[in-house]
Amino acid sequence: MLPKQLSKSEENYLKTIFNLSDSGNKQVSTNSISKILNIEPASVTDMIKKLSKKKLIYHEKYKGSAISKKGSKLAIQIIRRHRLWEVFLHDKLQFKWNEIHDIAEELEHVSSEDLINKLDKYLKYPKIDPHGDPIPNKLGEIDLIDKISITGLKISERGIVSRIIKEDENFFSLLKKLNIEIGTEILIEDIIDYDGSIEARIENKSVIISKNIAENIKITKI
Amino acid sequence: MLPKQLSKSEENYLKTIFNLSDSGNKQVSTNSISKILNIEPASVTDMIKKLSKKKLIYHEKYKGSAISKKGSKLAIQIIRRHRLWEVFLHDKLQFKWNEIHDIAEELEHVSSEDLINKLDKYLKYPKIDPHGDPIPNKLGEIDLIDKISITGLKISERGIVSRIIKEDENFFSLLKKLNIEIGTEILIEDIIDYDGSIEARIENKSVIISKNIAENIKITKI
DNA sequence: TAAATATTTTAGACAAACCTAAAAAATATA
DNA sequence: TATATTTTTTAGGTTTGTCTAAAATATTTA
Repeated sequence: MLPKQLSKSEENYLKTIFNLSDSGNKQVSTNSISKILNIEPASVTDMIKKLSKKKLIYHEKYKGSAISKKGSKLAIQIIRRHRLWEVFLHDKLQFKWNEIHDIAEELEHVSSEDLINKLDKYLKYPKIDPHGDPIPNKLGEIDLIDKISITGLKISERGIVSRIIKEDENFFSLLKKLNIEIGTEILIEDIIDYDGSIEARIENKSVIISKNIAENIKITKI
Repeated sequence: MLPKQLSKSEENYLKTIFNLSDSGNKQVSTNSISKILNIEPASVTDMIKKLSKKKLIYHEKYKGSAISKKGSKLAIQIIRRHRLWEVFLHDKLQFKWNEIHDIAEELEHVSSEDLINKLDKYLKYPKIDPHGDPIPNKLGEIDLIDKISITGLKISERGIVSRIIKEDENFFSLLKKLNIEIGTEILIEDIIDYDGSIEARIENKSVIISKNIAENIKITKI
């Protein structure tokens, strides 16, 4: 029988579980899903049951959820759609890189495969989206460019920002204040023992970046 | 207060009522809406109540519905989105003109105004969509190119197909069989008294077109 | 114009996707 | 390890948008 289309909600849960599970490698807690989606844990439990019944995830009561192979495949296709639309919005429609996420969040649920493949072709099969995230191809294969974070650099080392992991407005506006975007060069001037904050030179100005933020910014060492 | 976003369903009803009402000029029956949307009349009544309460339509029990000014404005914006996406799908992604409707039907509900205006700009502010239908501008203004139908031609007159009104797969495949698309030249050879059918010459072949179909194909006289 | 037929509305039900409050289980802490 | 805290689930409720069956109204036709 046909793998009946998922609802927008189901797609959002699946994508979230896939992401939280580190591409399918970890168990995911109900609470963590609840926090990302801004939906009460009780409701998350409901949807977990639903996705379990469809064999898109495995769930053990009170323990957590793991995504299945079938679930991963679908999640990757949703991520593919999201990232391709982001390329379109950024490269063709000239949206700023921090404006594209929310719109792509809507567009990703328009599920014509034909549409996505034609869009892919039109965009010339891009490998990464404007945040530096890799775009799965038609078959769901992803170029794993496993970059290090800013926290992976030592004092006096340099890197070029290649990928921004978090996607929320607050994070983006912070990055804007710090003058950080894809391609920005960063020099580590000091690492503060107390809490792991990093003092870095960006466009000739010294800034302090908290450890948490630094972990969410991937770079290429130079 | 903000004119709270309409749901996908509400948008579909509003668009349907606008279209059936001949751009706001006629009353629309509950049954006609039911038929277009493939939703039971009882459910249509429910939604009519909802849209009435929001003052998007006026409704008189057992009489019918008329779209309000506010409703028209919204409907026109939905139609604008639909037609701009159709241009994108056809001109940029190379979809055939009969494949674009269903996908545009989904895309039209992604309601970022910024997105639509940037798309409009990217497409160079097109005036008509691939079916020949006029595209409302940002302000909701529509170039009224009120063309005549095939039925408006007399024997031995000629026209160029400029607009296809119906948008369903059956109609499209029929047109394909008849070799009719935007730009096709048609010569009226005979009009059959019995039922108003039209015998026409298209690409050097004579075909019979029923009155009903002929009414849904607009042309420019030549 | 009265009866038959159509259309439209009301009433009551259901699934999807959420919610709150309370119970159950797991985990942390004293 | 017993108790307190946190996490997860269950139970029951709500809204949205649909349905079917039956009642009310309008229209057609005999």
